Amino acid sequence: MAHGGKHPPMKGIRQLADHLDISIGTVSRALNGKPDVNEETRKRVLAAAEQLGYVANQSGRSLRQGTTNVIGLMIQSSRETVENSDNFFLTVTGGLQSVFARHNLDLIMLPCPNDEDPYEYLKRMVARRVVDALIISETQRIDKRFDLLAKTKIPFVALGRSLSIGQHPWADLDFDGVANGAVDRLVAHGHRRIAISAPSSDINLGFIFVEGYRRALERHGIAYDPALVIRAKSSEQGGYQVADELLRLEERPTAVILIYELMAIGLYRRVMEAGIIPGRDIAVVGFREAPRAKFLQPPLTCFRTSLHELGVELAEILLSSMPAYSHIYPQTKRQMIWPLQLVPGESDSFHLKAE
Amino acid sequence: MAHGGKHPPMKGIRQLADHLDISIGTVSRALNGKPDVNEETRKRVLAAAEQLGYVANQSGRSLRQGTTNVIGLMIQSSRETVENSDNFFLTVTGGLQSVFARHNLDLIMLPCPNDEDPYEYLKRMVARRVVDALIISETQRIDKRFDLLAKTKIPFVALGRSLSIGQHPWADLDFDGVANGAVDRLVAHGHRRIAISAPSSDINLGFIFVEGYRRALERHGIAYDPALVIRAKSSEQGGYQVADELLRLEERPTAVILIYELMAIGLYRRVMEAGIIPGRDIAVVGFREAPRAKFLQPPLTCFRTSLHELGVELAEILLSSMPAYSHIYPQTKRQMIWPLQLVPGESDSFHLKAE
DNA sequence: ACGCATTCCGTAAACGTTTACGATCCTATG
DNA sequence: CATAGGATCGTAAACGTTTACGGAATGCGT
Repeated sequence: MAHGGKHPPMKGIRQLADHLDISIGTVSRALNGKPDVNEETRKRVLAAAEQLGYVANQSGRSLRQGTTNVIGLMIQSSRETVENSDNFFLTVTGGLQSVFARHNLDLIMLPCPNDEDPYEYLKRMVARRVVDALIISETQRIDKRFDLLAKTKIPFVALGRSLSIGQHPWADLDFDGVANGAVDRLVAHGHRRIAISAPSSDINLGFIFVEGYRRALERHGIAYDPALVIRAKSSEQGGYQVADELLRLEERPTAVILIYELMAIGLYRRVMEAGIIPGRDIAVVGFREAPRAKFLQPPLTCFRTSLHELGVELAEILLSSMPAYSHIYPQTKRQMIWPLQLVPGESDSFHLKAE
Repeated sequence: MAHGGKHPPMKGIRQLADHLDISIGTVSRALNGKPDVNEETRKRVLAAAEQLGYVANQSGRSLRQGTTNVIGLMIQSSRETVENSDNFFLTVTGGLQSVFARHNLDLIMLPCPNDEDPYEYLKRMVARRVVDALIISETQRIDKRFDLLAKTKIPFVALGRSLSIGQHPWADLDFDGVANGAVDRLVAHGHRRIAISAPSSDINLGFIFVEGYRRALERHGIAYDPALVIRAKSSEQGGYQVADELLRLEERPTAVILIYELMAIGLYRRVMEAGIIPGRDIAVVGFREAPRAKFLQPPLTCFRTSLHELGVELAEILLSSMPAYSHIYPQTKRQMIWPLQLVPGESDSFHLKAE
C-alpha cells in the first residue's frame, strides 16, 4: 500500500533523497529514465518512490523545463453546442487520448464559459502556460483565435477549417463531400428540387456545406435556389422548423439534406403531421454524428465516420508539429479532410416518377 | 494592441520591472492588488503589463504559493458514458463556471481514458497538483477514489452518492424521489404491475433508483417482483431491449418506468412493432436529462430539472469546503439531494379499467 | 605503475513568482 | 528640532524541480 503510516509526510524529492541517502540529482535522473545512473540504484529509487507515494510536483518541473506534458482541448460550451454536439467531443477525445497516452501526455478539456469571449478565454489559458499545445474546435469562418495562436508560437491543431488559419495544421470533416454525395444520390433517384439545412454561414461548417451543395447542383445543371437553403439549429427543434419552412414553400422540394441526423426526428414529426411520409413523399439524407436516431422509421440514409479515428489523426497531426515529437511523427499530413461513408437507409430509397 | 512590435519579447516579471525601473517585488504587489504600493505606480504597472501583454507564469506562482486557481471536473469517458450523457456534463459545467468565474477560478475537465483505471488516473492528476479542488462524477456504489481523496486532503465534492464517501460533501439527483413519484402516479392511474429499468446496481444510481421503486411499491402494498426490474444501457438501444424483455414476460406489466428519456425512443419503437401503442396500451414514465425526445409521440411524462442550477449548487458546496472561500460560502449544506419536477405528458395519461 | 576512458554521483544554478523583512522617505506631532 | 509612525519600495529567500558540470571511483590496456 502506498504511503503507509510510519513515514513522514512526503514533501518533495528532498525527502525521498534523504530517505535513500542519495542526492536529489540522482533521484531525479533515476525517476526520469536519464542515463548516468546505476541500474540498481534506479530500482531502489523507483521502489522507494512507489512505496512512499512520491510523484513529482508539476509546478516545479514545468517551471524548470518549461513544459507541462498536458494538451488542452478548447470547447465552447455555448447553449447551442450543449444541446446538440453531445457525444462528439467525448468520442474524439477517446482517439486523442489513445495517442497521447503513448507519450505520457495528458489531455484536459478547456470549456469556455458561455458569457466569455472565446478569444479572451484562450488568451488567459495560453498565458497560464498549463498546456504545451492546443486543439481548437468549433472554428468560426473568421476566427481571431488563430491570430493569437500564431503570435504565441504555441503548437496547435484546429478541428475545423477557418479562413484565419493560414498554413497551420487542421483536420476537418468532409462536409463538402457529404453535400456532394447527397446531391449525387438524390439526383440519381430523379430529384431535382433539393433543399438543404445548415447552420449560419458564420460557422465555417455552414458555409462549406452549402457551398458543396451549390457546386454539386451546378455540376448537374440544376439552378441554385436560395429559398431552398434553410438556416436552422442542429437539433430536433431545428429539424421541425426546417420542415415547417419547407411546407410553406409554393413549390415544395422533393428531397431535403440535413446536416445533423438529430434534425430528422423533428423533421419526420412535422412532415407526418402534414400527412407526408418520409421516404415515400419526401427523401431525407443526413450526417450521422451520433448513433442517436438509429430507431427512426424509416431508417435514415446518412453519412457517418469513426470519430475515434479522427481523434487519432488529429493527435498525430498535432504531435508532428511539436518539436519534441516531430521526429516520431514526420510532417507529412499537416492538413486533412476526413472522409465519411454513405450508409444507405430507406429515407431516400424511392425513385421519383418522371414529371 | 497588446504586445506591439517594438518591445523585446516578454520573458517574465523581470523584464516588466526593468522596463518600468521598479523592483519585481513592487510589480508583483501591484499586479496582485496587494497593499503597500502607491496607487499611481499601480496604474503604471497595470498599463505596462497590458501593453506588453504580460501575464504571470502559472508554474512560478503556483510553485511559490501552492495554489493554482483551477478546479478539476473528473469524467470517465467510458463507452457507455459517451453514448449517453455528454450534454449532461456540459450543462452542469455552465452552472459551475458561473460561480467559479466570480472568484477567478477556472474549470478544466479531466477525462479519464477508457483503458485506464479511474483510481490510477485520479492519483496521477492529484499528484500533478494542477487543480486546487476536484469534482468527482459518475460515482460507483463502492468507489476507491474517495479513499484516495480522503488521504490527500484535497477539497472535493461528489456528483452522485457513494457508500465510500463518508462525511464528505456531495450532491445527487433525487432518483429515489423520481421512482417514488413515478410509482405513485402510475398506481393512482390504476396500475399495479409496474416494470422499471435501471443500470447495474454497481452504479449507485442503479441501486438507489430500484430501491426507491421497491419501497414505493411496498407502501402501496404491491409485491416486488424481480422479474420486472430490467437492467439495461441508458440508450435507445437499451430501451429497445427493455421492451423486448418485457414482451417476453408471461404476465406483462401495464406500465414501465425508464431511467432515461432517451430509452423511450427505442421502447416506443419496439412495442409499436408488437402492435402496442404507448400511452394507450402501456404507460411510460422517464427522467429527462436532456431535451432530446421532445418530439416523441405521445409526449413522454417525465421528471426533469435544471442541471445548470445543480451546477451552481455543486460549486457552492465545493467552495464552502475550501479554506480560502469558506468565509464566503458558509458550511450550511454539505450534502444535498437535488429535486426534480414532474412534467406530465401523455404517455401515461390513460386509466386502467378495473380488472 | 601509469594513463585514460567510463560509470556513477553530488553540487549548485536556474526556472518565475510571491512575500517576509527591512530600508528609506515623508509627514505630523510633541 | 527630534522622533514616531505611516507610506512606499527594494532585497532576498523560498517553492520543487531538472540539468550542466565536475569529481571520484573503477576498469582497462600498456
